[in-house]
Amino acid sequence: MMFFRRFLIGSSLTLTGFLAGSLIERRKQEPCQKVFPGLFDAVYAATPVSLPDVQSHKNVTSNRISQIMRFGFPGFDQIRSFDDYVLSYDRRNRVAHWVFEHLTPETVKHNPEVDRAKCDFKRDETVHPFFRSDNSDYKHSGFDRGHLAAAGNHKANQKHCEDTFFLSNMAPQVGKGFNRDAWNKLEKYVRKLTKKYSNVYCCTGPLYLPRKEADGKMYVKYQVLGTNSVAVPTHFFKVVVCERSDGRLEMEAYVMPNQVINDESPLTMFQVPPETIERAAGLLFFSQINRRHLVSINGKNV
DNA sequence: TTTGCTGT
Repeated sequence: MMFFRRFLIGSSLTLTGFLAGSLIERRKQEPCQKVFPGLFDAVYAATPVSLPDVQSHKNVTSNRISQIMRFGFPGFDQIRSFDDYVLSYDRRNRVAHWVFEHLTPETVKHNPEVDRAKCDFKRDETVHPFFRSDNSDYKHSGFDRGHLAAAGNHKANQKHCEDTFFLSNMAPQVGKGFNRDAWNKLEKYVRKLTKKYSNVYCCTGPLYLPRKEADGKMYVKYQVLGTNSVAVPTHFFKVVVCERSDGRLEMEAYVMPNQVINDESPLTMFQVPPETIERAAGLLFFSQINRRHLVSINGKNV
């Protein structure tokens, strides 16, 4: 494997190297492909298997996954499931397409035995070396390793918290003024929704939005970090669905630019129609929702 | 409080 890594880094990518890499990847993916499109089977195959009792863990996990994904998958590229969240990985950009969480008063409840400081940012060994990011990519980059599934949403259980520290759940985020401020405020707001609603479903991900350049044409331009060329998203989105006690659903959708944001800006300033995000990201959110149950979008009745 | 960084 080291040979291929050096091959990639040290010289230009030739057809031979590409084919060799493809074969390795195909071999690794085969068990998953065989059972596809059995959705939960595919999720099983992506589950890390270094666990003492794999079979019972599978059952517990798959029950939880079906809860989290109750209203449908936004897309099906490179699905990976963890004990308390689900992720779709973008191998080209080395950042997830989306992560999905199900928050309840119980799952966000503070457990004094859970210590975030004991968690380390770690590379996701389940991602092929060609396509995974590493801590070195972020070091001295000027960007934070920003959680997509927030650690603060998984404070009830130490392993759940640690699962959010895989680099597959990270994206390069502007630190001061964004990740540690406006974006953090949005994450706290979503957590707080569990005080009012018994079920909160949250989908989070990056966007790479076009922008008009000096020549008047539209271009998608974004920085990449380190030897693995980890993409720096131009924006991040969050789409949230809250279930009321009467079973009715309320949806909110936000897009924030990955830049310093004025601390005075209210969160409502970043609300957008969810279909705007769907078109920009190539995803469909909450497609399994019965639209008759959806009563409001961004606070406006529908 | 929660979000992270750098350097030893």
